[in-house]
Amino acid sequence: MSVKSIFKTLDTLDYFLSSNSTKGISLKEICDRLGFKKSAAHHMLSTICDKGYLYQDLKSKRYFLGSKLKKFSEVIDLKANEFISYAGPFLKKINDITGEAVHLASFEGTKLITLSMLESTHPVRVDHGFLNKDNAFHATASGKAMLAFMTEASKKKILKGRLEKFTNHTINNLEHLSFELDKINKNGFATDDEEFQPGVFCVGFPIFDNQQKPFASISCSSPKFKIINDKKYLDKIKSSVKFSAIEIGKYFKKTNNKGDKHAA
Amino acid sequence: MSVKSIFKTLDTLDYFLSSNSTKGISLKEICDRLGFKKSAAHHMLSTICDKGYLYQDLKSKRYFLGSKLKKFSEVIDLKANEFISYAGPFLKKINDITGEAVHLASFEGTKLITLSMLESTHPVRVDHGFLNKDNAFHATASGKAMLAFMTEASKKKILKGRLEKFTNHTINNLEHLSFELDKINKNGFATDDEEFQPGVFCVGFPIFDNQQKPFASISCSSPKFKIINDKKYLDKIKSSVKFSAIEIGKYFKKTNNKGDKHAA
DNA sequence: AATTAGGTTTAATATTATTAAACTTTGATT
DNA sequence: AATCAAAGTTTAATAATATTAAACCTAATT
Repeated sequence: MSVKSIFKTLDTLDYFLSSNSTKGISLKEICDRLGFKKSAAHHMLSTICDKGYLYQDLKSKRYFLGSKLKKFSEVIDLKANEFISYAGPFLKKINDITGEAVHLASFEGTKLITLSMLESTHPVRVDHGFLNKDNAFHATASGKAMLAFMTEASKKKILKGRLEKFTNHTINNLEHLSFELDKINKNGFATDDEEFQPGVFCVGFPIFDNQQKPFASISCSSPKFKIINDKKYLDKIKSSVKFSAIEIGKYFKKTNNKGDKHAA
Repeated sequence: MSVKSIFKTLDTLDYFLSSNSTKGISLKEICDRLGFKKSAAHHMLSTICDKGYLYQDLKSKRYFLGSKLKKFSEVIDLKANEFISYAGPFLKKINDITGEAVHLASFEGTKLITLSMLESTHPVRVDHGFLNKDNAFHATASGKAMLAFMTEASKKKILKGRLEKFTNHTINNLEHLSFELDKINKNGFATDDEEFQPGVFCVGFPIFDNQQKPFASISCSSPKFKIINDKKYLDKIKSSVKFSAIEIGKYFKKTNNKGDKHAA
């Protein structure tokens, strides 16, 4: 059960995050966009301002993100940044070889998160757009590549909700998914055959930490028709993603960094 | 009137901000420190996790700051960063000349905020410690230096709450404060004679934007006894702070930057 | 000066968050 | 391996809160 007023509050902050207005956001706009009553929204916003997460300009009465929010970035683990930097050249390598979009993913709790991405360099390219795919563990190569190597307990927690059907290829049946994950575990990599977006085929490899737990994954997305028309194209993608996944995994050995925070 | 569950939520995020634990925070610790009941806190934390502002490690069950919070720093105005960088050398100059602690302040809504600071280089030094002095507009040289040049409407809004008495020198009487602000407006600078911290004397000058509105202020804090013992010391401080305030003010002219967001 | 649009405050009400207790899981200790 | 203790989770009843709608401001516009 979730706390409604907290949801509204964080939805509001999300809205500020997505808006790129430099002149603040009015009460009315927040109400219109998020479906709030102005009185309730006003109470909410006053409270958020009290805590310094937003502030209201004295004259225009418009709301702005408070500088306090800037401080979080200073505190949030630099380890992840290091890891992302380390992975960068290896993502680039896949991008250079295939020209396709490349994603570096990880997870926080039960959520799949995108750490970084490179866009396709082809004229016909795959557009993901959204970097935070909630509940898409079961429908993406990145997600499945990690899932397949997790403990049963972790898998269960992550998959406990309803498995959303993104396309009619999406595996939204636990039994079927379980079978698929076993296959991935055996093969060492995952595919996403139009399971998340129609016409998009992805290949994903897990990246293991120093305890052999899946810490992250990389995936390469390409238009399905290319895979169909050119059988060797898939092999080229697979081998380049595999190579990079192994190389990135060495991060944990080399620098003695641990994937501490993650339990998988 | 403020919304209690929002307060608790943001207090919780504040706690994560102040904690420098790299191994997360347990439900119990949050309850103990913030005085929550574990069941209520659990509901709250689940909701925050749903929104990705925190996450709970699958195995340890400890809570961590979510990477979403890192994104705010990318969005929050770079203008302020530019301004802070521009001001840096001029703060340094005061610090070099006086050896005392120097603060660059501004405001968001009715809140006084500290943009940057330099510590005293003297063996006997003034320790501020807290960078976010809520409701301290009336008790600090930085705050008063800006207040004194604001419109009546702005002053009223900022001072509408109770004027907290930090020391027995704090001016917590509106009439008296009003008189003080008039004096500051006439003289062009503010002082804080042990009004915020016992034994600490500060000098503050306003920094005006391109519309001649107070956008920020700089202050220099020194032990009161030094000011008493050496009459020329205060003059030295005053002239160096004044010089820097004027120089920093040129930021708005030079780069055609506007203090847009602020209404004062 | 009147109008409108947006923002603010209020007090009554409906809904929600909280509580305490039961339950589960995990890890430590024997 | 079994027991115990400690931490986390869930529940359903209740107390407390957030929401509502309406009235009230305030500032900008005609």
